[in-house]
Amino acid sequence: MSKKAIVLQTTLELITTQGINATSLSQIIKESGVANGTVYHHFKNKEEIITELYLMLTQDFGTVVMRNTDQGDYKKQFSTMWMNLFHYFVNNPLAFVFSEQIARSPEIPQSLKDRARKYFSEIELYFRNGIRDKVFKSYNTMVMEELFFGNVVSIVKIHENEKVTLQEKHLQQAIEISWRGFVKE
Amino acid sequence: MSKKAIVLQTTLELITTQGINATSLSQIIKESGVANGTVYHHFKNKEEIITELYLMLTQDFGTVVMRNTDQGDYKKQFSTMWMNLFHYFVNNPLAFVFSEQIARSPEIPQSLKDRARKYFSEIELYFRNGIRDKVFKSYNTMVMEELFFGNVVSIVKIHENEKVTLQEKHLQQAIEISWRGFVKE
Amino acid sequence: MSKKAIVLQTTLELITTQGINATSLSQIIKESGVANGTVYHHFKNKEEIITELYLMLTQDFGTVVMRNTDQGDYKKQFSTMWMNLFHYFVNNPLAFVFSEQIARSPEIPQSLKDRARKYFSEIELYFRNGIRDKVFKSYNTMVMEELFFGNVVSIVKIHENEKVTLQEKHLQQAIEISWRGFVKE
Amino acid sequence: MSKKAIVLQTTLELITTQGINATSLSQIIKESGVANGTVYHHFKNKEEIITELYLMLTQDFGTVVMRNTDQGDYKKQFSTMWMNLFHYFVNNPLAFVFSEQIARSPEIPQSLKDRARKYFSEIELYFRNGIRDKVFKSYNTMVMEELFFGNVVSIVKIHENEKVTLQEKHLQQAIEISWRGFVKE
DNA sequence: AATGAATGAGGCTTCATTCAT
DNA sequence: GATGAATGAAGCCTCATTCAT
Repeated sequence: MSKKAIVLQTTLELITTQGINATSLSQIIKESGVANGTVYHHFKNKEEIITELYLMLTQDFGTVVMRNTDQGDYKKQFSTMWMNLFHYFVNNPLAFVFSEQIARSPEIPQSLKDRARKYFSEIELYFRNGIRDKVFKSYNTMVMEELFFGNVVSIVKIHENEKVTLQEKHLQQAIEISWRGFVKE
Repeated sequence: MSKKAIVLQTTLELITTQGINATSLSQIIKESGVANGTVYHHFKNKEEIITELYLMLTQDFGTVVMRNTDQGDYKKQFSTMWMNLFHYFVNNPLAFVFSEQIARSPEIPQSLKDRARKYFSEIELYFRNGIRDKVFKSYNTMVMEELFFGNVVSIVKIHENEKVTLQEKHLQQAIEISWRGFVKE
Repeated sequence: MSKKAIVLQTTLELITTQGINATSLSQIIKESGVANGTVYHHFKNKEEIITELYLMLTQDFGTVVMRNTDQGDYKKQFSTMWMNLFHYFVNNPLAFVFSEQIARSPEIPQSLKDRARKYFSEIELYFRNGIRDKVFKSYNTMVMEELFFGNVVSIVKIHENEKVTLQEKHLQQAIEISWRGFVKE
Repeated sequence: MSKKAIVLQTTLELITTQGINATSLSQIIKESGVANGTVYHHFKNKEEIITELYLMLTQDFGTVVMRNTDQGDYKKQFSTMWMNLFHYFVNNPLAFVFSEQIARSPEIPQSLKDRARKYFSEIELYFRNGIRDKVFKSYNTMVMEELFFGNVVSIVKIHENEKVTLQEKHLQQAIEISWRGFVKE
């Protein structure tokens, strides 16, 4: 694992725990066991660490969601996408917290969020095609993505916080509800 | 205007513009034209400025909402409360931003939010009585307050952002929709 | 002696010994026995210390040179000015080094030098009047000032470096030579 | 052009623009597009870059000045030397600035200046012979060199700054004046 | 009530240099 | 010959806070 990767990972851990502002560079340096200058060899400044982390994770999301979605009808694909994201979040708690708390906070400037849109192009295409093929209502695609993410997030939260264990059928129900929100008819 | 009031006002302006974290004491001091020590004469530390500001504004909300609500039936009172809050927000943009962005953020600790509950006692009483008198559904009163605030906030946002000017009848509609959400049957 | 004065004095000592660039803030802090923040309470940044020092000393020069010059003819005044500066430099070795090494270096930006011109207004007036009254050749006054300063500086250097002690008559000779450079005929 | 030469050239450009102190190694590295380690492969440390640059340029001066001076009498040789240096400076503005601003500054230690004396041995010999042959007054040869350089520098400055274009006859005049300063009688 | 001098910990960043490849 | 990762000391500056007046 390269020093750069270590810094990114450490930063992810720290800011998901304490927030961006509460996380100082010296803390990142101390925690990652890397030298002062090493951080600045890889990143222009503190902000660039956050930026890179954000883009990295956002790209992850985009890629993960569309894995194995090249077959089946819209419904089947939707289900796959949903489960992809769900499992990703369940298996990567830090990415989940980051997506929930950091990615939406005002610390991430809008310009950066815009730059990251490209990683959602495939997802966007899926929804746009669905609208074109009269499968989905003609919502704004960005809104659809947000709703889709939001649904998964809600279930992940239940999965994490509730004492009751989620069963497979609960997930199927959640997917069903989510799907119904988009389809025509 | 006392020095203390100046500090509070300046702080309000700064944190609604930049957020709590981005606002330093030195900035408050510089902006308010008050001496260093004067701030510490009136406030124990930086946190106490925020605390006092929060309590002040929260008390404002509570008082404002219940103004002139001692007459009429529940519906009439509801309408008055709604309009009270609406006009307060429209006339105090900083209070609006504060209520929206700061008051809900994690920078305000839960303990402080709890302390501020007392200022909502009258509002809470209104809803509790309504439930007792079978006018309202028996929701949790905190939830009811949140919904009530949320409704007003939504309309204020429309008022602020939309190019279309809100007409009196639109407000009446909004109040009607809000009211329907609470009442039995 | 105020902390601010201590910082200025220490800075003067350090930069005349080592140059501006070789003098770090931490050194100034350590040497002056003042706290980090104290420096920044009095000065906006490192540059402002230099600026203030430069203006302070430059004002000194201007004032010192013109002391007791309100009587006598041009020649008598010239002699007084010359001796004033000579004694000032002899009694304030740091000011002398500063004037020689620092004040002319490119570390002092032209803009600052321009700002300091005002402190030489009396000296300039002396020369301008002399020209008007046909006592002096009509040189550029800035050039005249430079020459005047340069002459004194040369003698101070001899005074400092030579093994031979300067006698009163040597000074009178120097003044005489200096004076001849300016006068008509 | 070798990497080493690129580093030297870049350094020359940077320090003539900003001064030695203001020029950091990182800047040289960034600007020259050469790797970090490559610089240290060719130079022991930052100082050595300056040293090498200084010696290189100084050697240039020495060589250039004496080009085509093996024929003619002292006067003819003097004229050739003068024009050699003049054209070199005119065609190598960076070398000119370096010679003027850097080479004389205290950043170049005396020890280095002494080491570079050897490159002036031919020039020195010219003047020493001239003294021996009773052509020149018996000044100190180093002083003579300084004066010679200074004269050329002055004219180059006029050439660069003045709006009036220098004509051949002006150069001849300058050489004449310069020459007269040295010769006996 | 009000002031502003004084503090020192801690923040981010730049720097010259070393080392393994 | 060339590269770039890695280092840590040192630089400048901001911050919240305390204290004497």
